[in-house]
Amino acid sequence: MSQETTVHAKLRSMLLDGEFEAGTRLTEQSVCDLLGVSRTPVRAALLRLAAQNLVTGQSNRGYTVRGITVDDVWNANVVRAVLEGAAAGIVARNGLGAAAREVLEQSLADYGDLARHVELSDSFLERHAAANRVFHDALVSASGNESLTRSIDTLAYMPVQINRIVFASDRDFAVQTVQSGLAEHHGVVAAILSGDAMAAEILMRTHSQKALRGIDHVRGVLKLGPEFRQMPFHEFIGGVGVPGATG
Amino acid sequence: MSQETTVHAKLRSMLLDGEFEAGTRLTEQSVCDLLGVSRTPVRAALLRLAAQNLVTGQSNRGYTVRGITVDDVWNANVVRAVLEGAAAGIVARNGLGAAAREVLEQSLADYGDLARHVELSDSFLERHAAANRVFHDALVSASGNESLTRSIDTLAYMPVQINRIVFASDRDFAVQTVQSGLAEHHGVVAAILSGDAMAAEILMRTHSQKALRGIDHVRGVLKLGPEFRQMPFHEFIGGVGVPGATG
DNA sequence: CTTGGCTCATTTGTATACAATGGCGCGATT
DNA sequence: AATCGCGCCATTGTATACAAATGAGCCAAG
Repeated sequence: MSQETTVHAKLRSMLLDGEFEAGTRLTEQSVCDLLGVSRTPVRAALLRLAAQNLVTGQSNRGYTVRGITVDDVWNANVVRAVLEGAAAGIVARNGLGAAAREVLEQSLADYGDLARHVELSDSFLERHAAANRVFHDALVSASGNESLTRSIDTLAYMPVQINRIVFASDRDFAVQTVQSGLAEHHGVVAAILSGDAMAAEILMRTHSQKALRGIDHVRGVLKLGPEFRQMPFHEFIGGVGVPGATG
Repeated sequence: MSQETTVHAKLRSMLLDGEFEAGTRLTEQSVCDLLGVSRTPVRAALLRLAAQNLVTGQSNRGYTVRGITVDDVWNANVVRAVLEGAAAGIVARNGLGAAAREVLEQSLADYGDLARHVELSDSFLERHAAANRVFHDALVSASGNESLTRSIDTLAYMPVQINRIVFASDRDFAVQTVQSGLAEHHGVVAAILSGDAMAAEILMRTHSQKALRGIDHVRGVLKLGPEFRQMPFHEFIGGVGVPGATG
């Protein structure tokens, strides 16, 4: 792994974990000292982080950390839902290739197996996230629209695996979420196969928006008022005590 | 202007103008020789270009130029239309702030003035593009969703000002496009003010997709078959002889 | 003749020295 | 006392030397 990759990954997780106060200035040199590398890879990493909007860079005056609020994550997920919905619509319109269909059906099968035995073990959560990701990725890439694919990938810097948090906070909610998730996946595929683009888009958008409902559910568990949207995301996550949940 | 900015801008326009064959390898050193700067700014510029998908970079093996096809531009505009539609829907749902409303109405007025006296002069095309951009930008930023704003901005590296080409190729089409464009802008604003999110989204998406219709119109003018989608974009543009139309 | 590995050239990855830029504080002047 | 301007300092921007990695070509062995 190159130094630049290491620096980027490390800074990213530190930023998402809230290890820097929002507004803290990050000079290139300070990052060098912190991580023990030279300025060149640090510079490249900061450029990428700025492109992902995790830090803001002003010309000649370095970078400042941009705190991630719940609202930021919410907004990113709104956009993701819109884009994934559009992907489903495109696929329904253009038809589903044999290879993509294979992948989707396999992921439906895997997801179905999971839905029959919901647990809250780490291994289950891992497999669930994987199966879910396979479905979403397959759908998006089946659209054959590279701008779409890249736009969604760019959003992925934001923590989107809300499910782990939701699951850990409420078992009943978890069971219900997995099972309705399965049903929704099936519904999207059915709409695509029948060539109903509008249904596919709406169903997929609604499904993707579940992450938002998950956030709102956590808000309920934590008994927070509407001001929770302005909270630093890492505090919000910390409230339900799920280590590593920001991945 | 910093060297990095210069290098980026220069390479970008060269890439869009098709001055490099698709697949050409771009080593850092070759770009240095070409533009007479050292590797550091070149490196940064190539990173940005890779993020924008104008070149593809494989680890340790440099970059190769990725030809921009009509399809690429088409796909980028599909995504843009989806996102702008979503923005309109969000604004309709959340309401329009006084400041944003001001900007939108001013842009409607400006656009209305233009629509009454369509010409094909450079100055007119410039003012038309500006008024149009003001409307679209104001709408997107009124959504208050920064992920959305940034996603759209990221797409903007793709040539989206198809209008200039369309206009130059067919005066009647130009007049009709400007006037229906004005009507569509009004329709979107009306839907937003009445709080009809679905109408706002559909109207705005449909409106944004006009760029696609513009591309298709040019295809007709050039009497190209369906294979035109795989054409290098700069050749396609070159066909109607509009210098500087890729901006 | 084919295939395996080894060497070497090419090219990126990293470190560091130096230049330029912009902000901030201090002092002088009104 | 307030303001304007100047100079210093912090920090990024740039150049370049050196290290590391990857792929190609060659040679030898089977």
